[in-house]
Amino acid sequence: MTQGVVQDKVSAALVGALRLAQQRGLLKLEQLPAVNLEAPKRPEWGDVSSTVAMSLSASERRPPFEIAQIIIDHIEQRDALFNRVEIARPGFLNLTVKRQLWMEVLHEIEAQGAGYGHSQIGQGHRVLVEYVSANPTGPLHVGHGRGAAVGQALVRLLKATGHEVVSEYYINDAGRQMKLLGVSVLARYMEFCGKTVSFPEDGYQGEYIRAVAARVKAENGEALLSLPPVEAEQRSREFAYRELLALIRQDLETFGIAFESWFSEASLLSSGGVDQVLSELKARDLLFDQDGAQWFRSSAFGDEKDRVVRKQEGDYTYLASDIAYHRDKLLRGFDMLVDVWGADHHGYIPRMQAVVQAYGYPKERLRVVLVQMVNLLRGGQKVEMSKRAGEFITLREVMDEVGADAAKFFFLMRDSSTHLDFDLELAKQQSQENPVYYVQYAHARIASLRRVAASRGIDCPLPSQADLDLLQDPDELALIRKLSAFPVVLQASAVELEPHRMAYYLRELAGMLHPFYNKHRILPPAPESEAAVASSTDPAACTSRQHEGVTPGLTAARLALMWSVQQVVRNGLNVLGVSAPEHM
RNA sequence: GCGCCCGUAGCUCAGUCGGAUAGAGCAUCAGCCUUCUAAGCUGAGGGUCGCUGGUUCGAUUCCAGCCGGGCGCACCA
Repeated sequence: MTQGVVQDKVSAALVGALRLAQQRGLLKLEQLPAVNLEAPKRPEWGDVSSTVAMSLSASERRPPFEIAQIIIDHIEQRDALFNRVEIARPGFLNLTVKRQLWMEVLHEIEAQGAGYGHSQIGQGHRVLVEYVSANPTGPLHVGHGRGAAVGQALVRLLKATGHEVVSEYYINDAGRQMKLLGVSVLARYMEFCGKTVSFPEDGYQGEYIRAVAARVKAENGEALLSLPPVEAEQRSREFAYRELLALIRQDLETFGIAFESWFSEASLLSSGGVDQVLSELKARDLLFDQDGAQWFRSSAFGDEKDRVVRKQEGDYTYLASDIAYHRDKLLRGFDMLVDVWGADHHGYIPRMQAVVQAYGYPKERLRVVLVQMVNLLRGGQKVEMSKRAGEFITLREVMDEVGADAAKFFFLMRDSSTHLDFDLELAKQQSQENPVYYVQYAHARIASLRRVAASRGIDCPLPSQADLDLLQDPDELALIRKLSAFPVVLQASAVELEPHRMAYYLRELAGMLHPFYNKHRILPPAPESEAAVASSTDPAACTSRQHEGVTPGLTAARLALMWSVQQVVRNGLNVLGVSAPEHM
């Protein structure tokens, strides 16, 4: 776990000081504390601070201020690392790191490149991330889109932190919903054939069902009418299933998402996997019969009540195959299962965790990421959707309107467990109000800058090729400090399974890049404008934007800094599955 | 009724081992384009962190109760 190249050094120095003080008998230190550093809110508090003295106060039974004093008295190479070391009120350790040390951040970015921010904290851990898993009974809607964006980001974040990850889509191709699909399509088919039929009460109402039925008719003519009803229904169901699953795959592909594994619920049933698992549970007395149904004793593992796995009429419930499915995941050797679910399923969590525990694993092995509803707006006005009437906005429509990148970024902007307002007008707007463009533009803007430099014959050096000593401005240092936080943000996003942290970070980084660009000249002024400035008789004309004295060396150093910012923006967008455009 | 989540600026939200004068974007208002992309930038106003207690040197953060909102409580998925 790294806190950043500079922070790691500072942290090590403080730990060293603690050890030294302990050897000299000044501190007891029953156990060496973790020295976590934070970025102080105010510049006068230095550029790194630590609360370690205050947290030691209780166990050392001394005022934090004294402990802080002891620590700073024992820092070796204090002058090599720090410009200023101060203690603030209760016992904050406020440190100002030597400017040269910060430049190592840029060297680190250069050395790691696309891997900057990545780590190996997940090494040796195998994770299965299951997401989307929408029933193949219709096109993906906006809610699925959010789940897809979150799931993909989690996969990327976990991979970037060294986890071995498999992404999987669980296809609910069995059970009641599939039956309803078949019945619905058949009913529409019969309508097309001129029959009057009463549409099934819980049938799927969407217009897409008619489209599927029309294709059934195009392929089969009226042949299904003469088949036994059960067979006609089955033919309709299988046809619709293939069509709709293909549609889902296409939508996901357009959204830029590919699964490494597709797992069929029906295959669990047909292979006898479900039967086998249930009889194993029965043998361990975790299953029992009551009221003509069969129950899983989930209450033995903290669920509020037991749950039916086989109904009175003999069919398995959804839970039955889910038990077998999660068992299968565990047997495949994953030591963490991540399930991305719609938030309306949250009541299902205790029962799945009961399943995990029934197999002898700690319930934490299953981590459920809940994805809340998306509120679609258009220019501030709510877009009404009624799933019942089959009127919902599809992911396809949203992608067609705002593009996959914007949609993804919006889906990831907020904590997934909170409701999301998604304004379609805003998402396709190409202005600062739109966070997607604001962040992507930071990347494109630097690309543009480099193109202009190249066209003028100015080299764009890497950090190691530039004289970074020339980066003396506080704004430059602030930017570098922000870049140094990237690995920490990435790790936290991955560990907490919260991609929105990365989205926020990128918004903040872009929010520093744009002002910097506006305030500081990077390339020397173009020859024409130089002439214009020289001919200006009004000195006030130049005060709003200072051209500063951009020497070739400073240009080179700033270009190297810009290169680093661009690399970090790209790495961050990449982990969210959003593209980093060169032109906009 | 029970359970889970949430309540932070006008709006949408960050703030996760408890730390300093609580942050950002949008909106509002006042400014900035002979320039490396104004797809941008500068500045201003705006807060009893739902309420009340408790723990603590210190609480937006932890605990309890209350108020308000969302969701769930199927032999549906």
